[in-house]
Amino acid sequence: MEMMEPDISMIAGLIADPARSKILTALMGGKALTATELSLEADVTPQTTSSHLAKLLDGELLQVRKQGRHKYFQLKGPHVAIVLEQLLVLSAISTPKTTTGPKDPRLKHARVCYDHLAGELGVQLYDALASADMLEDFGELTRLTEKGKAYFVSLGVDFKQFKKNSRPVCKSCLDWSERRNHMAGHLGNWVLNYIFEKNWAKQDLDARSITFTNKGLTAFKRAFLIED
Amino acid sequence: MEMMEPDISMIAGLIADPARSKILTALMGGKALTATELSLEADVTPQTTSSHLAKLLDGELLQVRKQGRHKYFQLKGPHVAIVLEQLLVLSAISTPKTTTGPKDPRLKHARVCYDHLAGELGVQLYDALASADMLEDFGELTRLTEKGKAYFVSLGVDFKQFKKNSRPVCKSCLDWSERRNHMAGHLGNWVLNYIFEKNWAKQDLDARSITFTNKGLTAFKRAFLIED
DNA sequence: GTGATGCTTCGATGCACATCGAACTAAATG
DNA sequence: CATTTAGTTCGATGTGCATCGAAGCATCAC
Repeated sequence: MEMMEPDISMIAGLIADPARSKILTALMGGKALTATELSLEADVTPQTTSSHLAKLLDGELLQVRKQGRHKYFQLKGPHVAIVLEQLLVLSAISTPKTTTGPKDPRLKHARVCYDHLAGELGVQLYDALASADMLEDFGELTRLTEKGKAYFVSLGVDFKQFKKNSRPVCKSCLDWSERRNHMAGHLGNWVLNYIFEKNWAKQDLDARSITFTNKGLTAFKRAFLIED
Repeated sequence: MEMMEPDISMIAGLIADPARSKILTALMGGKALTATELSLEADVTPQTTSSHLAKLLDGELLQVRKQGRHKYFQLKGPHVAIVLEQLLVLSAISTPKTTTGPKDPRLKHARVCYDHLAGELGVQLYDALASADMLEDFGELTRLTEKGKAYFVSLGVDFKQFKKNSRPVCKSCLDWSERRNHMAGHLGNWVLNYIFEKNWAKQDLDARSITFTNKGLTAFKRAFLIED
């Protein structure tokens, strides 16, 4: 008679398999990937991958877009990315053996976390804005000040666009490698797009880490007041 | 050579088992429970429970305190609770069949989410403070105003105590049944303790839902400016 | 058309693990 | 001391499921 709360174990079970968790973390790069690309990431055969992808679709963790003979998979939404990121945080804490953060220095330096910038640069961005009084930071609690708002407007941000759906403008998000806040939400997404628009950096083939050009890096740091 | 990121699948695997997930959600009530109590919650024999608890301890999701011949288990920290809550949100979205929120009306009305108040009353509290200009709310983004700070100081909150460790004073937290923000963090915890201190309510036997006395409910609503 | 590529379905194999019964230790009770 | 209650360890059982080989469909390329 008493009805169940939503079943955590089903979704956790979907993430629990090593192959599937590799697929999911690969997709945290935000880019849509094809089944074969994911098969390589997961390190299993295409048949096995196909079965996994079917399960993930069925469990509403992924969405798919068909294009010719390719199928492009993506995380279904920000909620999914949030859960994965939180799991990464938890895992990083539980395994202190593994030196905090990825061995791959590129990933550690700058990477995409679903749709915004993470890694050392992401944290530096956050700190710089905070120390310039554009963000107010109380622990994990963050708010964009009037000054900050004005600054982003001057860069071309249209905040009216943001308000429409319920996503927060500038949500702080705990970074698993740095264990520090960085800027997520709508504004975080805007910054990432801005970086790519200006050609300051491009996303690597491994789909998560980002490489800045030399010029791009200095331009980025100047634009957002990051001091070395 | 390239070294792994922390392994999500291990932790997800711990949550993936139905018995273990029942144990974990039971512990989201914040109270420490004994092995046999958890055995009842999980609906498996004590032997099986013992094995599960060992795994959860090994995986750093739980911590245990021995007292006489009893063992009291609780979630190891806020990070664990956050992951569980986010998984609940995700599950609630993925299963729209299940009417949003628990069938049990008590759970839906007021419950403990690890160490703070959730459910309808939690959301009402949050909204009331927001509309009284004590909180500033931008989507999921929240800040305590000076006015709000002064108010809580007048109730006896010592904010200096809070600043010590890194936990946020007043973090907003997405509620899985209401899909709305409620007040978590240090301040959320303080409010919950305040409610129990004043004997406005007591925690039910099922360890998650809360029952207010009639007088307690009105006192609570008046104290925190909640209008009907 | 033929051939190649991307993805899926089917079936067989094998392993990991949740479960419980039975027997055990440890602590409280008297 | 003996008895009950709390929790554990061990071993046997069974099942769910990830994996891959082989074969089947599409779609593109020529």
